[in-house]
Amino acid sequence: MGERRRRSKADRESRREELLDAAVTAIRRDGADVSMDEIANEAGITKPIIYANFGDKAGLADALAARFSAELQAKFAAVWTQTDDQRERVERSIDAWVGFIEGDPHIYRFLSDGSFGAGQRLEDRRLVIELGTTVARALGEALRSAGSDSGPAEPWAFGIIGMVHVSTEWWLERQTLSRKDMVQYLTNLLWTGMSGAGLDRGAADASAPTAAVRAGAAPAPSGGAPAPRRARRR
Amino acid sequence: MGERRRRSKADRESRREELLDAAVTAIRRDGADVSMDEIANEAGITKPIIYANFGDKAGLADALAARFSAELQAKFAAVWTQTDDQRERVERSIDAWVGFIEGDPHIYRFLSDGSFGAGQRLEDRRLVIELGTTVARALGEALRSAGSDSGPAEPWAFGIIGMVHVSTEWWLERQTLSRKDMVQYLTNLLWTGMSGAGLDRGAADASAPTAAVRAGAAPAPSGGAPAPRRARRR
DNA sequence: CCGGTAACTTACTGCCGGTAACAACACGAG
DNA sequence: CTCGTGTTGTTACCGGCAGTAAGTTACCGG
Repeated sequence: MGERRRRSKADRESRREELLDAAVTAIRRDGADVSMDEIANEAGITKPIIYANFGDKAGLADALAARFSAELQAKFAAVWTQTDDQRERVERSIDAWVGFIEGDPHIYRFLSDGSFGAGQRLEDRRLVIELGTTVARALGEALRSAGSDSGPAEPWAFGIIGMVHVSTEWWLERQTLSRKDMVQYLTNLLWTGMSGAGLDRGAADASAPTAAVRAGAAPAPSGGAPAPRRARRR
Repeated sequence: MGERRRRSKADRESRREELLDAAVTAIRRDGADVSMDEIANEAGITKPIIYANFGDKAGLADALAARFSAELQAKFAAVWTQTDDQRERVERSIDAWVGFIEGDPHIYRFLSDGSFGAGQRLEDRRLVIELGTTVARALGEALRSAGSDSGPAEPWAFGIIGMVHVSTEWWLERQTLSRKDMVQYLTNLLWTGMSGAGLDRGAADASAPTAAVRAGAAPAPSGGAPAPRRARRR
C-alpha cells in the first residue's frame, strides 16, 4: 500500500507540502472541523505520520496558515502597487480579503479560528496573528510617514482584522448584500468612521437611539422560553 | 445527597438560574473549555440534569449569553442617557464592553466563541449575534435620524463587534497599553476612521508602506523550520 | 400501604486528539 | 547473497469529551 522508500532530508519538505495539500482537500470537503483521521485518510496514510511531521493539529494549522497568509499578503502587496490612493488601497485589500473568505470559507475558518479543541487563545489563531502583525507594520509605517503617532497601529490592526472577520462571517450567512456594497460599507467605516456618515449630527433627536438601546436592554427574547431545545443541527 | 423534592413548573426557572450560577462559577474557575461534568459537579448534580434543562451545551451557552447580554446592554443604555454627545457615547460603550471582557475573560470567551466543538458558525456565537443585532438597531436608527442611508447599519454593527472582540483579545494577551489608551484608539478608529489620523496625506512617501507590505509578503518566517514542535502548552 | 411517576444517577456509546508498541522494508557490512 | 540495524509506517490503544439510555430512588395520590 504505502510505498516505503528511504527519505532524504530534502524530501521531507515536499512531503509536508503533500500533506498540506491533502489537508486542504479534506477541509474543503468536510469543513473546518475535520478530524485528523479524515485528513490522513485523504492523504492515503495514517495519523501518526501527520503527527511526526507537524507535531499536533495546531502545528498543521500553523503550516497551513503560513501558506495562505503568504498568499493573501501577496495580494495585498499587489494591490499596494496598483494605486497610490490610500483609500483605494484599503478598499481593494478588503475586497481581496473578503473574496478569499467567500471563495474558501472552510479553509478560512480552519485557519482563523482555533479549529482544534476550544482553542480560543489568540495564540492558536495563527492567521489572525500573522495578518494582524503585517497590518500593524504597514499601519505603523503609514502613520509615521504621515507624521502621526504610530501608537494605534497595533490595536487598530487587530481591530481591523476582527472587523473584517466577523462582518464577513455575518455576510456569508445572511447574504442580503452584494459583495461590492459590503466592501464599500466596510471601507467607509474604516476610512471615514461613523462621523463620516453624519452621525455627529443628529444630536437633536438623540432620544430615538435611546429608545432602540432601551428596547434591546429588555431581557433577551431568545432566552424567554425555558423549554429545552433538543435536536440541534450538527 | 441530592434532595429529591417534587418540582413545580415555577421552580424550573429558578432551578435554571441555579444551574447557570454554577456554570458561571465553573467557567470562571476552569476556563472557557469547561466540561459539562465539571459544571454539573460544581452544581452538585450530574450531567443529565443539565441536559434536561438546556438541551445541550449550546443551549446552556444560549441561556448564559442572554443573561450577560442583558447586563451589557443595560450598561449601554445607561451610557446612552449619561451624555448627548455621540462620540462620547461610543467611547463609553466601548469602555464598558472592554471592561467586561477584562473583568470576566473566561465567561466572555465561553459566550462569544463557540466554546463547544469547533463551533465556528456565527449561529453558535450567541453573544456576538445578540450584541450585533442590538448595535445594528441602534445604528440604523441613528443613521436614519441623521438623514443618512441606513444600509451600512448591519455590516457596521458586526464589524464593530468583531473589532472590539479581536483587538481586546489581543490587548488582554499583550498588555502593552493602558485600558484608557486602548479605548481611545478604538474610539478614534471607529469615529473618525483612518483618514482622521492623517493617512489620507502621505501619498508622497507611498513607497514606505509598500516596503512594509512587501516584507510581510515573503514566505512567513514562522513556517520556515520544518522541524515538528512537540510539547505544546495545553 | 401500594403502585405509578417524576427526579436523579450510573453506566454506557461514539468520536476525537494523541501515542505506544509493533511490523515491514531498505540498505550497508561482511 | 545474507544478515542485522535503523527508519518508516501501521495497528491498536488511552484518556477525555458531549450526549443518552436504562436503571434506581423517593415522593405522592389512591
